[in-house]
Amino acid sequence: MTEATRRERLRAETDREIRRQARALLVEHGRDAVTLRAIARELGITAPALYRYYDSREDLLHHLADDICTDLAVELNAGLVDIPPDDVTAQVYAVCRGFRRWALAHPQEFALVFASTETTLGTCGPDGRSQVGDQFGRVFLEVAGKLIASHPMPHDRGDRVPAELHADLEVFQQVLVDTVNQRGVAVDTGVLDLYAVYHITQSWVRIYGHVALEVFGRFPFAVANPEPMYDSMLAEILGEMGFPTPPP
Amino acid sequence: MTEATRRERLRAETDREIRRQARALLVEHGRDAVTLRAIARELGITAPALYRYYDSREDLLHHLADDICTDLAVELNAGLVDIPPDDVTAQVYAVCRGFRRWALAHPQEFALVFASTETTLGTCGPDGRSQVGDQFGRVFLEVAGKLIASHPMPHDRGDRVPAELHADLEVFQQVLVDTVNQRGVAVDTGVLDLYAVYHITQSWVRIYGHVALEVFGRFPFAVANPEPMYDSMLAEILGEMGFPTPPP
DNA sequence: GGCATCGGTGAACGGTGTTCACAGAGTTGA
DNA sequence: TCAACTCTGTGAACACCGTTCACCGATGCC
Repeated sequence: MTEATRRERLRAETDREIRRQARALLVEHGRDAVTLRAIARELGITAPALYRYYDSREDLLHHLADDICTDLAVELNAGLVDIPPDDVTAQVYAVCRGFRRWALAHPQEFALVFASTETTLGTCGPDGRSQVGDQFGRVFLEVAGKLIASHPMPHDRGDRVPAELHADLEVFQQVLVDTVNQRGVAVDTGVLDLYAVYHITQSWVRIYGHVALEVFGRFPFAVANPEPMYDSMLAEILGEMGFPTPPP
Repeated sequence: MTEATRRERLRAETDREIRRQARALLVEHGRDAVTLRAIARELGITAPALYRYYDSREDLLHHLADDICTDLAVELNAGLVDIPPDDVTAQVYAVCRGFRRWALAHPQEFALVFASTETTLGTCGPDGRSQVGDQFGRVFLEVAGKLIASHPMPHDRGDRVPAELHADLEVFQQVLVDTVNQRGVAVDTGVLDLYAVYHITQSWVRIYGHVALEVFGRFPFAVANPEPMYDSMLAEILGEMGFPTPPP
């Protein structure tokens, strides 16, 4: 059964260990502490050996970012298992709160994945291939998709979104519909008007904005109690989509 | 008149040159390229000499961040001079668009100032003293303040914001009122209800969120035309505050 | 003028990413 | 079985980096 040769197994194990130690260094001492030599030291090998696994430090950081996205997706999905499948509102709360909780608990990872310029973390983003937040984005998209599928949109309000945005939003609309369909729920493009797509985009702007501001401490005043502010924002977002505000 | 001694003048000149070169390195090659030795090399001096001016590399980066905030404030203010003083809506557009334009043109500076964790850029943020975005924040606060002073708020809607937020928002409320008063416009705390303060906070969340997402390329889909999306968001924000939507 | 202070130097220490020739173990095929 | 080959790791080396320290010359002050 185990087709893998001995060498392949050892290699895979070493690779996992490299990422594990790199991750630990990132968490405990920040991005600049993720050093090839430090990683090698922890593994009891020498730094050049790491080049058998990654092209460069930057390459390693890139793979690390991918790992982080995957783990975040797993964590967000795990927080979803106790929610009744038909209570989409509760699912939205769970995912959004999970995202904030994770970001605050893992600020270094958050900064690496969600606040890195192209020059400091290779080419990524949704322009070309291999977008960093791919695995992670899927979680959000799925919940957003379910939200749509479960809820009849008020009615056609496409004319409320500026014409210049139509092209972009239609792309995202297709992504959303595809994501939902991929989960087995058959949905037509028609149920998701452009204004809803626009609103989802704006929701991501607000969720990301709040979390990043909190992680980086850039609110314009000292917020002693950010959690109810976040919850209030979520309630507002859901309210604008026609959902009632549930308890925490 | 020139009280400064020769040594002091030379010192000030060297200091300016240090920051200038550090800034150039940051802009052109990113944060990691801001190296004491590289700066010294450009100035024709040796690296240890820089320790006569800054305690460490981190200290220099911190001062650099302050400079950037000041410059950004100057730039935003400069974009305000051509706007009629009574057209507050136009002022809001000018400042918000200026912020986005600056961030996109200076991604490295934006990342340093607005997306740095405490461990990577010393202690800052609105918790203790010397908040990084102080100079910059003032510009936004001023415009927001004018917006309020010039516009009668609908009416008391303080009950629409959750009780847990009242304490935090009251602090910000006072900051806003003080900022406006400091500009000569006498304003009472009464004209600015808590819901308006909450809305201003949310506006900052959205503005920051959109700009950061765009700078870091983390929108969930490839946005080919982000500018109208930003403008549309601004119009929405202003609309929710009871302002009409003006042309660009 | 004497003297303290300030700004800059050069050497040094320990750290970094990266390259390269080399060695040893694992694998493969005749 | 054993030679050939591939893969993983090594050690030395290069060019950088932040930081410390003793030293030195010019500047400024009494």
